[in-house]
Amino acid sequence: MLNRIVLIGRLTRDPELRYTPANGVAVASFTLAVNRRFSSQGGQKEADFIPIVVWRAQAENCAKYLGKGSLVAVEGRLQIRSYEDREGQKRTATEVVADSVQFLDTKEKRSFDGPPAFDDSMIGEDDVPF
Amino acid sequence: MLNRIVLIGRLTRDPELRYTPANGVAVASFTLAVNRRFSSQGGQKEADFIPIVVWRAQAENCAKYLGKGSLVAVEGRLQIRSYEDREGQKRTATEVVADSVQFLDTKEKRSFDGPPAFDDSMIGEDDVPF
Amino acid sequence: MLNRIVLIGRLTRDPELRYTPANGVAVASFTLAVNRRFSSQGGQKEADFIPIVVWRAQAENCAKYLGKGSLVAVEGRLQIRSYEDREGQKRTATEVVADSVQFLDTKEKRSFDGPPAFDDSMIGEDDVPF
Amino acid sequence: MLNRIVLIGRLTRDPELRYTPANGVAVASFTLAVNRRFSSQGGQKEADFIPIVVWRAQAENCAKYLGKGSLVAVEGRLQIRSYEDREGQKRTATEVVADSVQFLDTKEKRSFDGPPAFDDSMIGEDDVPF
DNA sequence: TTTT
DNA sequence: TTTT
Repeated sequence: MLNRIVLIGRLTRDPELRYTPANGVAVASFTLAVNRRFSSQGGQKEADFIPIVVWRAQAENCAKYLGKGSLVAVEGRLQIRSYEDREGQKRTATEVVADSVQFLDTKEKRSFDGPPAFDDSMIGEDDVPF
Repeated sequence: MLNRIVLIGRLTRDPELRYTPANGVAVASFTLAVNRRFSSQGGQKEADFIPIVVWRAQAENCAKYLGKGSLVAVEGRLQIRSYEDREGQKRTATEVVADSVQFLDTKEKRSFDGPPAFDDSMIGEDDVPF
Repeated sequence: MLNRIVLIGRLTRDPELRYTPANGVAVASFTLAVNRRFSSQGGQKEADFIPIVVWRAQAENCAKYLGKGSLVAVEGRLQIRSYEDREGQKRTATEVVADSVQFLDTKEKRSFDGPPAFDDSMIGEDDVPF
Repeated sequence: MLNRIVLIGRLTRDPELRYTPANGVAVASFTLAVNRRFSSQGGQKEADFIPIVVWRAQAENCAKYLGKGSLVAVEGRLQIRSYEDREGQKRTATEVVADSVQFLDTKEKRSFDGPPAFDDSMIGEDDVPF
């Protein structure tokens, strides 16, 4: 079933890079501020603050080339997980799992140029060579 | 800034229809079960349960023509609001605000104009073979 | 750079299945009739007839389970190729290269795993009312 | 039925602005070069050149603030029209009709800031005030 | 906790 | 006819 989201916005802070304990797979996470086009009250600045998660090679590229304020386009799917907090309360965690993150400004600490090069980790399990 | 999501899934229960106290504007809400394509563990059935909100005429159509189990396509934007719960804790509410809801099955209680049946007029004269 | 399209529509005829001469890779092609929501003239039925191309395993599934009139959701990218016709004229060929094709009606000759029927396991425990 | 496309790319030349003879409605058109992520042959630079059409207030903003090379995000629908050329041959015209065009670089001849302000022409015919 |  |  279809679940596809496209966002353009700016990072509210530098990405955090971690590695899964079990397999050492890279994960980056950050929050995207996506301004709403039409604010409800004329004056007020309104934005949605959307948690993003990226895996593997892209995670490392994000950590390397993005920082607070970077403008990016994110393509992915919306994921809503449930869990219990320490008090045993049912909570829900929302995040966008990115398939791709595109860097849209160049003003940064990078000589990087466009989307990260293709590498094997980007091949899905079912992705047969041509 | 861009914030666009497209979902296909089934309602987990009948939509709820309400009206805003101030202006009497119709709002419908329901939860969409969107199955993930590739379950992480092979066997397990996995889905995201995504809260949807629809306004005005569409809200009333949803209430009228959709029920638990209905298959729909939703197009809209992801909205994340912050609020405080009764204990003064910061919480976050996620929902997709739908611009359009399309009805994808016909088995229901409706004569409504969902996906039109296929008929020959849909074949363009210009529909040349590739 | 981003190029993403999502379509819902019906096949104007049965898909055509072929194999690349060089490698024997499966390709299916068909045309999707996508009705426009708001017809310009009130009365007239209007649709876009969009050529779709699918590769590999999905191509074979499309050939097997889809036919004229089938309702599908297509996700992919818009591709515009230039070529010269027999008279040496520059032409342009438009098609959507599908990453995924989802089968949205069940009335067909298939036991295939299109949109799963709704069952209670799809209601999350955490599916708290709004 | 659903028809939604999101593109990020650069203008191949300055937009052309015209007005419909009948009603004087503004239309801008330009071509977007959208680079493909993975070139088929490693080396070759590959892009799709996608004709874009924008109406009304947005058309005038595009003409004012965009030029050859500008980076934009376009959201809209894919439209395929048929017509006969002068020789009476059936041809097909492809274009993306933009609902919104977002300006993604600032290096240009503009002090402009983000998406065009809301004005009445952006209200769809069926867009009831709240 | 929020970005330009 | 194609953009960085």
